[in-house]
Amino acid sequence: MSIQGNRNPVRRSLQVLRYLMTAPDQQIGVRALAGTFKTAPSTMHRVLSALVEEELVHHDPETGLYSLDLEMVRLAHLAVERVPAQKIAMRHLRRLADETHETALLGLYDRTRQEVMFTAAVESPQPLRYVNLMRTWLPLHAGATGLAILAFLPEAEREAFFKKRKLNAITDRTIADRRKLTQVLDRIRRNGYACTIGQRTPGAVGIAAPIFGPSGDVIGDIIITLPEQRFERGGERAFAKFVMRCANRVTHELGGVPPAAMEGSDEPETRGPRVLNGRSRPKPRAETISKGI
Amino acid sequence: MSIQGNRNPVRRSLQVLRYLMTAPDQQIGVRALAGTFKTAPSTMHRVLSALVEEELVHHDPETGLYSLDLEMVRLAHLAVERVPAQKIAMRHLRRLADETHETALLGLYDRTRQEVMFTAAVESPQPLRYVNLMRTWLPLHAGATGLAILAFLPEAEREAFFKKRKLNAITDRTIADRRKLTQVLDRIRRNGYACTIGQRTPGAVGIAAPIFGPSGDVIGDIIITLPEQRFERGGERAFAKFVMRCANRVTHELGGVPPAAMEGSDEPETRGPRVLNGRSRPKPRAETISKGI
DNA sequence: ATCATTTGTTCCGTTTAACGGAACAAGAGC
DNA sequence: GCTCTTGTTCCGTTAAACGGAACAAATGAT
Repeated sequence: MSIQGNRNPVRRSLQVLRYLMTAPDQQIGVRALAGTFKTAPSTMHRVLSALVEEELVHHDPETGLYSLDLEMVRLAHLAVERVPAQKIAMRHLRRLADETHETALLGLYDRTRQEVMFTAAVESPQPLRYVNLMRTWLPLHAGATGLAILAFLPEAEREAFFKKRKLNAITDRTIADRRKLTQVLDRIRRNGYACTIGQRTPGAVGIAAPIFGPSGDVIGDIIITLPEQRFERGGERAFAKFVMRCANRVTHELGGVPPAAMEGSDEPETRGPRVLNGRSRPKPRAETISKGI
Repeated sequence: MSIQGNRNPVRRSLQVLRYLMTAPDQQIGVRALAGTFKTAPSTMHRVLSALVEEELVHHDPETGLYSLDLEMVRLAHLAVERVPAQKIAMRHLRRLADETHETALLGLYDRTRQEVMFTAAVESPQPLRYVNLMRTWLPLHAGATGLAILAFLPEAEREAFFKKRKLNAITDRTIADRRKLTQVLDRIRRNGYACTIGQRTPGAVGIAAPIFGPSGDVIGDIIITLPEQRFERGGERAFAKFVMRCANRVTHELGGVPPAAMEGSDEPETRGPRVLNGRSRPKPRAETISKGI
């Protein structure tokens, strides 16, 4: 990794931890790890000892091998439950899947990475369905999930995206031309949702609507996906209406504020907690945050 | 934390990461963190920078605050899915809950910690039910979950447990006397399951049977819990039979080997994959490990 | 509007932990 | 028996971690 003299103890310890969370092998030896990280066994041994003392890594005294500790798994669960949108969305996703009979997903946007990830899903009850790539970073420019976010990004941020990323054609239906893409994004903004066919996965239709955080920025979106065979052009608006309603509900419950253009485009629930004054919104809960998780 | 001169950069960085995964606040500032860890702000700033560079922590450029990164959540999910018993057990738990109409749980044992934790649950369909403490370390000496493990631990390990831990009475029905407890454990070993009432949670009945790893050691157990009102003495054996069958199935599918005394105590499934020779077992899969996770 | 206090951040001389090579004990395979 | 492997310990050298002070920017109170 470095010719010489480039140490960085804490970063490497974190890299080792990450490795143990993702590596194909459940358990691994000191020398093997030292090999992959290009350090002396003695060094790796010290790093592992620190991880063991912090109870993040388990050391089998018999075989001498190292693996992730159950405690780390416990912490991992806590981390997952920390995402406010996640917990809230789950219930609404169930309902959406119920209404549409198609797979409903939550996509979360990472502003630093400029990518999206599916973090929750309720699968379609129908036998033929796509199983989506959960917890994998996906690009913004291909597929409804990404486009619904890209369209509602602040001007400057979208500009930054176009400057940094190039529009790889993932399938033959991916929009790789910026001018064309800009037009599509305009339409998405007007409609309030994105609908794409086979831009990322051949044969897969996606319909997505954005959800907003308390700061007014897009933080992710709600998506349904279905096989192209089951999709008829006429059905788009009906599906989209369900998806948007679901996304709006999540936004509201999150204490999020949608952009002015979308205000009142959908009336709130008649059942359940009702806002007395049409203009007032539930105030953001203290523990709800705008960025990061 | 230390009077002077006690540094440990890598361990502290791990502690900070752990803190960010568990702390009540979703986002936090440099000086606040420096305060809780008793370091200079400049030091904490350096630590956080390392965590940010590793993409485990998110830094909001506007507010300057730090929080867990979505990437960490992604890794966390991967870590959770790494536990082999977890994935396997889920399906069997669903079936057990279906058969008994009670809440079914998976408990995983940590040998180093000498404690047990619920990591998966399928809830009873009935309205009155206990919601169990998921992902919390629980003691071995109180309640069916712990006892079913304690009973099947190797002699030496159980001895070590008694030496280190003292038997706190959690409820008035907790067995705090070692002689009494030893007798109870003997009976559990003979029966193949543990059945307790209110030893850890007042009014809660637990019925648990151990599951074994490829090395032949207990790695956890399968449990059902139900309210005392719904429990009639006569039903114990019937429930226990279901629980043991579920636990045995998980053990087998894990490539685990039960102790000799339990061999053939329960015939394998008639439907589904069938072992041709009664004595042969499916050989452990390569990725299945014995300890650690 | 102005001052005072807060925030996160940078810099730097001193301190100390990280580094890797070599030597170690223990176990597996032949 | 030997040999190759494993994880581990030791130690002199070296570079990273440390905290205090000074910083700019944002916030809150006056």
